[in-house]
Amino acid sequence: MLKRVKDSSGEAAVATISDVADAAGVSTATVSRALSAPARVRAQTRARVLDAVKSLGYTPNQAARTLRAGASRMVLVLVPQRNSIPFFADVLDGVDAELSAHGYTMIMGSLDGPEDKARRLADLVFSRHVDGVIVVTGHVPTIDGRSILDAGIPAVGVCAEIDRKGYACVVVNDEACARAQTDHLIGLGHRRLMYLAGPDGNYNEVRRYRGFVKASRQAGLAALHIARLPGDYSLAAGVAAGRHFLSLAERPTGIVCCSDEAAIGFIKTVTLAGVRCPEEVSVVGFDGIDFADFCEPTLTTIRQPRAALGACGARALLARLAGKAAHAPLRIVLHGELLARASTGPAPRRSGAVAAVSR
Amino acid sequence: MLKRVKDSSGEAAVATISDVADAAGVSTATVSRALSAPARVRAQTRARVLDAVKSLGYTPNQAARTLRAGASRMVLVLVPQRNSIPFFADVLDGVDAELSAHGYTMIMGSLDGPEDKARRLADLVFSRHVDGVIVVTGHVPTIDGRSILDAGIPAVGVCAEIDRKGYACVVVNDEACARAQTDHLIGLGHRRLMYLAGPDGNYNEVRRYRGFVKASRQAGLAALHIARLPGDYSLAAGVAAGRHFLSLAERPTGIVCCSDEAAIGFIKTVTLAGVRCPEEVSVVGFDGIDFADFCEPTLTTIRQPRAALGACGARALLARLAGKAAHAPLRIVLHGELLARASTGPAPRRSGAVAAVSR
DNA sequence: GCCAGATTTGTAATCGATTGCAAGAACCTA
DNA sequence: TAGGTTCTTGCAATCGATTACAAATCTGGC
Repeated sequence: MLKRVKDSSGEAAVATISDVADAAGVSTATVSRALSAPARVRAQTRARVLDAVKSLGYTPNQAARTLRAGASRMVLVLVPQRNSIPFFADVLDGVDAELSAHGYTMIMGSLDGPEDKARRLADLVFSRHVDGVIVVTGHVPTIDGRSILDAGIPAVGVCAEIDRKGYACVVVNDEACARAQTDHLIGLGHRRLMYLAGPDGNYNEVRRYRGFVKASRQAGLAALHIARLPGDYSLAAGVAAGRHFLSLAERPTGIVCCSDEAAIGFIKTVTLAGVRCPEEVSVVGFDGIDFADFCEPTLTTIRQPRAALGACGARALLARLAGKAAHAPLRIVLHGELLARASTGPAPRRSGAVAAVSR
Repeated sequence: MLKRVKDSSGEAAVATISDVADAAGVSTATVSRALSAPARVRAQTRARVLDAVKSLGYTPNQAARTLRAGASRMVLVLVPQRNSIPFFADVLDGVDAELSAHGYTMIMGSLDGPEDKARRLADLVFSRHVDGVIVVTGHVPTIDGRSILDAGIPAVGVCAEIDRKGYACVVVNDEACARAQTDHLIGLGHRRLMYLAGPDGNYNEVRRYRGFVKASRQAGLAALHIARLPGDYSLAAGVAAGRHFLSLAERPTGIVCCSDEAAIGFIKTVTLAGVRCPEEVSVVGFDGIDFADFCEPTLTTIRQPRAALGACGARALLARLAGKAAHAPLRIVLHGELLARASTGPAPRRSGAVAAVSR
């Protein structure tokens, strides 16, 4: 049980360094040194101080410490959308583990709410409440015409580059991964492809679509046989894409998705309508979330090193916080990996005619 | 672009209230009042101050403010496990939305890492870095013999009660929900049931198992036909349970699960081995996560009001932070809802004999 | 026994914002 | 015009911890 000093009003008050100093019969300076530079205090004095600390349950006030030291050992992590997206959650786990291991605490904020919320997150930066920022999205919020990058504290991009020069980032080889998705389908004989996109202009979306288009062109597929459907990485986007697919007279046989959720939503929607996967349509996801191995059929996808993305980003930021920015690389590229599972298979025969035409 | 005051060393420094006061030709007191109590400052003066604030890009230093005010407007949310569990992520979204709407910032911490990490989270409380705590688990961490509840700041339990008297909580009617799961299966004619449990002693687990047992007894099922398998809410636990199921000579026909992940892992494992769901085995999940509607077959489950749990918990804490604890109820019970979907169906004929015996 | 140097401790300034108190200005009433 | 309000503003203390500087004490060597 925590003992407390009673203040004049009789209410329970929290012990301060002065209380400890009084209890140990020393000055506050000695208490401070006994805790942060034990070698500079006589062993006997130190013992008295530590006794007092223990019996009063003293913990240094963080605000006072931050004010004096000019550093809070807190890091803000900005994510574009709700926490509940499994992909980001895994990235955050990576960030958190790395920051924790170095004595930092992570504050997470999503930018999807009202502007008021984004403003408060930005204020965490401007008010020096955090020492650094990790941006899990290319877009850095601008509030009242000021970008949080203007606050002049270290920032690192994860999953996407920060849209301003000079900031470090940790990304995956999006374009190559999308090529791998596409080539996988083409290798299975698919000639009529559809690309289920992420949000327009999104950093990863742009690169993945580029990879998809390049791979398609390289295989000699005519533009006619490459469709692109808008989306936003969500299950709902997959469902909408599935509905659209069902309404088509000539259906594509291979679907390249920008996320696992979209792929799963798509597959569920079309199989409910009687389309068999992978016999009639093959689907490749992107991310490699846990559920991708538990849906039906199990999802062929790109496994992103989710926790590693977060951990590397955290390390890059920690290097900058320690003033070692010069030695750290500005851009780290991690690699995704194709996991071939049950949602992809040989192209159905009937589309052979079309393939012949497109040659 | 943010203008900055240059300090003597030539480095960029952040504008302080004194810089603003100098620029506007007033005292720091007037600046402070112009920002927090506009009515107490002459309009003309206020305009000069606001101009200076804008051109210097001034934001009040959070540490100084916290130190002076004795409150940080930050709340710590403790979750038992990794962020990536969808159920908790949704609860956190609810908490975050509500706190944000009232000017508070959420710090999230999971207790699954090394003890060092839990210690730092506890220090956030003891060092007065946060004004309140939301505990999304019954178990409050004790570090060096001190519980964070000893710090004397408001705390609220979400999803489970706090294991000490006098703290508010927001929970669901676990026992009744488990009865609903069980009764649903019994109503479909199932007589041989298996319960896939959560962690031993877990607040929700204990209540759900109680509900399962009561419903089973009430239906006259002999203890012989009620099995309980250990688990921990995870996909992996579901897989393990599935393997065990497959090894049984006499298999149960109805499975009551403590989480959707466990249910999904179970179904995937047994269907891969050729057991048909729901024809041969019916499975009920718990939680109602998004993926429960996208697995195959879609999962019959209990929908927990996830975001509402978080939001109510946040509101309860806010009431306490505002000193209105007296008017707020100590215990709020929200209700789960059975969603009957495709993973449950009539008990297979073959088990009829067993049912007859158990009457 | 005395001095140089090392060790230990205390004094007081400091970080930046808020606020009680009081002074000065402006305005009103008789 | 005197006396009383009300409004506006500044001075200076305060929150709690850290740290530069100085003072006090101790150590060892001659």
